[in-house]
Amino acid sequence: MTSTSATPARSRRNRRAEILEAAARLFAARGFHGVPIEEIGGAVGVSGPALYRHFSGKEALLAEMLLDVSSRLRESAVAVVTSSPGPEQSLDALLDVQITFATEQPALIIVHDRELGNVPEPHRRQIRRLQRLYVEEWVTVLAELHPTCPAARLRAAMHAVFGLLNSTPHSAGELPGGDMRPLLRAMARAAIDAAVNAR
Amino acid sequence: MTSTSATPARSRRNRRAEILEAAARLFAARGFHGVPIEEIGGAVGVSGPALYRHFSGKEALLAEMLLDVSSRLRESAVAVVTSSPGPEQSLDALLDVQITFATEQPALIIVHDRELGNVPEPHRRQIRRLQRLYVEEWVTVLAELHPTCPAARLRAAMHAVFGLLNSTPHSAGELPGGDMRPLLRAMARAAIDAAVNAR
DNA sequence: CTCGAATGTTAGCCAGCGTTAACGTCATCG
DNA sequence: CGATGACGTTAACGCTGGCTAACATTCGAG
Repeated sequence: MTSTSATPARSRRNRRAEILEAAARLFAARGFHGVPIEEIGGAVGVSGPALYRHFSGKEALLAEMLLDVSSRLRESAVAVVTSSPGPEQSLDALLDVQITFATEQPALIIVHDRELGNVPEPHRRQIRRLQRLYVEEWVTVLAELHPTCPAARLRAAMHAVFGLLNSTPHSAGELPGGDMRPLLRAMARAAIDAAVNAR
Repeated sequence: MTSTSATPARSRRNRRAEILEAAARLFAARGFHGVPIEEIGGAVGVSGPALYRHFSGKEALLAEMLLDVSSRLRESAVAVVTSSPGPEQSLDALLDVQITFATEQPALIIVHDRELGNVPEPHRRQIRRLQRLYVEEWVTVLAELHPTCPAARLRAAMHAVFGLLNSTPHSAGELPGGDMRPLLRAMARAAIDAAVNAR
């Protein structure tokens, strides 16, 4: 606002984003503690402590990564639910959101549900909260569709469904890309229906 | 054989097994690299390098743990399939094996599909082989039930189902213990059926 | 042109941790 | 009753790795 400068700095591309991306891939493959900071730098062409120009430390990098993922997921969920005419369409759209994310950002998904324990306490609570809100988005929709089903059961079922959908990274390359999405969608739908139609 | 001694050594209980159990719990919670060897010892009442009386190193400990899990899983699968009258009963029994394991040994399940990358090469191949054989046990049964379904699709579907079943540890305590098993079973069955009855 | 912010680099400090060494203690067995 | 071997302990070594410090370089703004 104060200055009329066009593009402030931005050396080559967005270094920050580049780093986060590379770190996600590495953390997914070998775990937070298994990846030296030197290697994260190396993956984006800079070496070692250059990261400290962008993040205050390794844990801060992880925190920002998880915060970004969980808030993006939640935002998508909220957006999609509020713009759907009814719960049935909401559920379809939520499935789409999760499947798209899981198939297109496998590394982020892996890190997202493995490395929360390594985030220092200030941010950990916040990330957990966003994750909880995301789950509740699903639970609310399901509760509308099946009012007699206890919420605890819906929550448990949803965790299982997330496990199913997030398994994609592990079975990478098993199936041609285009076939994976409909398969996951069909399996998830069936699993949900089975869960709510308790015997 | 050569000596008639009754019980050779065994100080208090089986230390080895005790260590493996504690290590599994710790690795599941904070990852292989996140757990100092000192802490593993501490969890069983001994401190630090005492582990080297039982294992040749930290990685060897992990290797033995994963080897044990994957061979036990495979053995159970083979036993259960060969003793079933037909594929339908085999599938039921396989579900039972996996659900029992996932709900009763959550720590082992977590470590089993996260930490393979930290096992040094001699054993890694062997563990991968056992895991593959375990999956093939399922695929074979499913192929008998649905001969027209391509094997690649069955494999992909099974990975998703494992993701569903192995999600139990994450949703621990959501539901009273007795309700979890039938829920998982119903969801897994439905997901499998949906996968093989492709549109 | 010059100043300063952004962004890197290399060298080095220090803690954590896997591993080894050297040593103690029992129980078992010949 | 010694000798042996299973099982622990503490001390120390050495490497790895996160983080800081001190020092370039580039570039837009005044």
